Amino acid sequence: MSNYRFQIEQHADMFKALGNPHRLAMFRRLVTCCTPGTVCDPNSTFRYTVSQLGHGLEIAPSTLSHHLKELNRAGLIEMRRNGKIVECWIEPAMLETLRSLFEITPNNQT
Amino acid sequence: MSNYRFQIEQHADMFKALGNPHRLAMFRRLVTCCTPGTVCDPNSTFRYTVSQLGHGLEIAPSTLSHHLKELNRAGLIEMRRNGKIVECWIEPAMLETLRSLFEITPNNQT
DNA sequence: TCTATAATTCGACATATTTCGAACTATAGA
DNA sequence: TCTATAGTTCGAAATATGTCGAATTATAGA
Repeated sequence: MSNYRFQIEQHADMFKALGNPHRLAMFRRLVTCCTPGTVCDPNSTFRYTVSQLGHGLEIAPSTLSHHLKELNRAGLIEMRRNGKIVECWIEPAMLETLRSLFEITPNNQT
Repeated sequence: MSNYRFQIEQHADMFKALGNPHRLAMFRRLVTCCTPGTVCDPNSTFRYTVSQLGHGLEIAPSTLSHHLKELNRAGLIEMRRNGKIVECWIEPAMLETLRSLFEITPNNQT
């Protein structure tokens, strides 16, 4: 079953989070298997610290923190403290869910 | 080349448009090849009129119009007047662009 | 031409978002 | 324990968004 209205609201919430240019830039940085000079593994994503994600965006640390919290709340990114820093990454399964919303399918909704 | 900042802002604008539950519901209705009782063609999308898209959403006509204008402005939907009604549909190429933003790739940005 | 239907524009208002600086917490290392 | 680094929380201010009703435009058909 899984309530259609609820699903729509949940997905809208994800897109709203991606609807800010700063947040989208950080998200896109995370949708990455490797960076120049690292070993590439196409089945997992790269990990960045909070301040690495904010690099180049010219926003205050408090704003940066607010945006990442928002991405995390929407279920778009994972975060875990590791000593002094906080690591951020993306779960590939979440990407597949998002891609599926842009696949043309027969319409069987209400 | 194609300015990275500009691209991000353009894409963020699309996601912002999808970030409203009413707009996402209408967009999803359009990401459809057929409805029950119609002939299915997986390579093109179904066309709806403005009021068909608003059906079931319980919003004023002015709000409906505002939302569709927003989706159109962001480049997510096409609209054309056909007599008394306005037809709305989606271009499949646009869907492919959006899907690609959720594919894991090597990072070569700034 | 008159009318009904479909959709848009405009102005107003309530609510949400983005951003910042200041103050705070967490951790590692000297 | 003290200090520096990394990140978060809080409150405030400016701006943007979602929504409506009333008025308007576009079209087809009687």
